Amino acid sequence: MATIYDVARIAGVSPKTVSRVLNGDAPVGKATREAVESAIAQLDYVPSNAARMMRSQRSGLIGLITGAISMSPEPTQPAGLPELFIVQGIQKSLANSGMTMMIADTGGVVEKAAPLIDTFLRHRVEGLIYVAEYHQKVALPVISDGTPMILANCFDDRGTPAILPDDWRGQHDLVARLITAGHRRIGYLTLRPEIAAGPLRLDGYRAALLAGGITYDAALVANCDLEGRDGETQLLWEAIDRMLRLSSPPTVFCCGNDKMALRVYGILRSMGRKVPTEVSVAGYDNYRVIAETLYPPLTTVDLPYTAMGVRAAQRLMAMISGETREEKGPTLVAGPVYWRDSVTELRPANVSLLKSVREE
Amino acid sequence: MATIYDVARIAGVSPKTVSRVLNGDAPVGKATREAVESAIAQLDYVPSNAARMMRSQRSGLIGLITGAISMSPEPTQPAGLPELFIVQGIQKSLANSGMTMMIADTGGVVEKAAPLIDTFLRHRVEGLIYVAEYHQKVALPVISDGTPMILANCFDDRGTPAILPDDWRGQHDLVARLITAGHRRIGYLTLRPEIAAGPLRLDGYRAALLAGGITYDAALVANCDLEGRDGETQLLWEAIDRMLRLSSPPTVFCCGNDKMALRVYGILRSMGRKVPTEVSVAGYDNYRVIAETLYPPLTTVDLPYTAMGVRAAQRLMAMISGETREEKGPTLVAGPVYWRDSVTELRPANVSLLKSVREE
DNA sequence: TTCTCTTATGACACCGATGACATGACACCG
DNA sequence: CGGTGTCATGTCATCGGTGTCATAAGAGAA
Repeated sequence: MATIYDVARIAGVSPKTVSRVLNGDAPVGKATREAVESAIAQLDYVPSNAARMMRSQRSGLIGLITGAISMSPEPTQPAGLPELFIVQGIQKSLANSGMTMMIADTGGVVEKAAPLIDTFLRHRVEGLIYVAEYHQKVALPVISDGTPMILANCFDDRGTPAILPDDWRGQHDLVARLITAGHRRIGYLTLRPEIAAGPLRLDGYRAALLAGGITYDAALVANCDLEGRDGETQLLWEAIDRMLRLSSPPTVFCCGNDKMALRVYGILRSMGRKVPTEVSVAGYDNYRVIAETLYPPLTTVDLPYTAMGVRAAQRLMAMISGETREEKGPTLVAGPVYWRDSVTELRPANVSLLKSVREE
Repeated sequence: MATIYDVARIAGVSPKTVSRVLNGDAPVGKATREAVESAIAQLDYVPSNAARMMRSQRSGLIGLITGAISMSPEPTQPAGLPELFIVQGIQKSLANSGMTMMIADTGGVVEKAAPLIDTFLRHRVEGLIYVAEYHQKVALPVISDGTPMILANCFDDRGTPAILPDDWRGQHDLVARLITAGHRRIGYLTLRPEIAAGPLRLDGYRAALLAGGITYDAALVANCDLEGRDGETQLLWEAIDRMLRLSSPPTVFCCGNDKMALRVYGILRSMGRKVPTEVSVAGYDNYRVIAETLYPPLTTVDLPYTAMGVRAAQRLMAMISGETREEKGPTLVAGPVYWRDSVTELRPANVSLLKSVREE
């Protein structure tokens, strides 16, 4: 592999001048520049980042740690895709800043994070981002040196800067929108309460009911989330069946996520109930493969993963450049409600204005 | 950040001795080793890869280029997930060899590949892998220096080593299995013929029919793949309706992919046809969110992405270590048929042995 | 006892860039 | 015409490790 010395020799100039042509950090004569450029082309010269980095003490690298790539064997929440979108957002935002991203994967095993962080530190990354599979609490090893770190889709109790989905607001907005559409009896098939999003969304649901002047009814809420284990369909069936037999049954089912909504479609069809004419269904996640492919397309709440990735990268870059006006606490990112045909408008209204879009 | 000189000073030895402790490439006295290790711990010393790399001329880096992370706006094939699995396989296989993976993303724009490759070359990656979103032909810029490159899920006409899914065999095995289950009239809702997998799978379908002594009937084959555009559901509806009205209608529908199968479930249910008792359905891709969540779970063919990633990494490592017995041509990787409840066994038989599992 | 041979360690140059500083050639100014 | 800037370029040291070679100290062999 050619070096800057080879180029300098061919072009008949000093290595430093070649460096100047490469970096454009000092004026270079036109003839000299052309000679250097032709020598570079002739030799297929590519500068060595390692050498540059040694001198300049800047790596231009960002380390990204995720479990996305090899997700745990058990089909967790929305199946690995989310992290991908977060990574996409990070990438998009980083590309402009000239940073290169190194990705490492924990294979779902949190313990693997430590050696991976070490590898990154060896490469002298200028910042680290940890991306989690779903909204959760994590405990990562402390970075002894001062390398900045951001948590995306997760948080810890050390106050590490975190970017989180605004689950409360998302569920709130969806339910508020359902109420606007005339629904008063809103069934809610929740996520299990152990995961961070569960209670937050339930609170959002209750807050929206309250704001809409609707009394919370525990009979309309059921947890049918078995963490991917078998029997979920049966549990859902029973809950739906029970609710539909109420004297005042729900006109719409909110599901903990789109995957659950997919199951609910099948159950309702098997029960002979037409969606959405007889009963409406809404999901959460805007998991497009499901939400857009289902017939009718599914009303759901977007999990703004890409936007979260963008925010994560921005906040990290701010930390790297040493901005002092560093915001404290987690950054909450809300996603818009995607209103599709799976929910009936019970009351005609000019509601198009309500379609909030908060994504960037 | 502490350097090897700091460690040497604290430990009262020469930098070279510290290096020896770090790399274990020469005997070091017990007392000396302990002194060095304690100094390292005391200083939180992390060696610099850049410096090591300059001397040793080995980066320990593998560059991975993909469009997975920011997939094209149009919802292409199975929506970005596949590449993730390939990357997972690569990662798994690379982790053992001490290589670190750098990932860059083309954002779906092939033209961006050139600058990304350049970035990797600056980092002196020891090998490159290009991962495509779905089985396709690509044309990448030539790597002028000798850095080895592997194509995963794609191929070019320059004979670059490629790892590809064995679409022919996958469809063949599925159809053969259907025939074993007693199905003789097998409808096939194909992918569009422009994508590489289309014709390959159709050939596999025909070959399996031939082998099973069944005459190919064009009336049972329809292309309803509109590349994600609207109207696909309607097209599917019409094709299914037409086939079911035949004097000898299909007993099973093979779908181009699992997403299409999801639509077909909805259509059949809306037509009042029960799956699988009245008509069976099979997919392709083993897109687990769909295949395992649908009720009944979907019989489908696994696209062995993880295995492909493993193979890609292995083949690349072989090239890097300069193995001469380099195989020529693409490596085809076949995936197993996942037999689930969406297909009825028309003829009871001991077929469990046929459940081929080729994944590693 | 003297001569290898191994073990344990250090001295020093070097990998390929770039930062700091110096230098020579002009141009422009009063 | 000397002084002062700006432009264009070169010299040299340096970043943090490691390869090469040298050296010293003991162990075992002749």
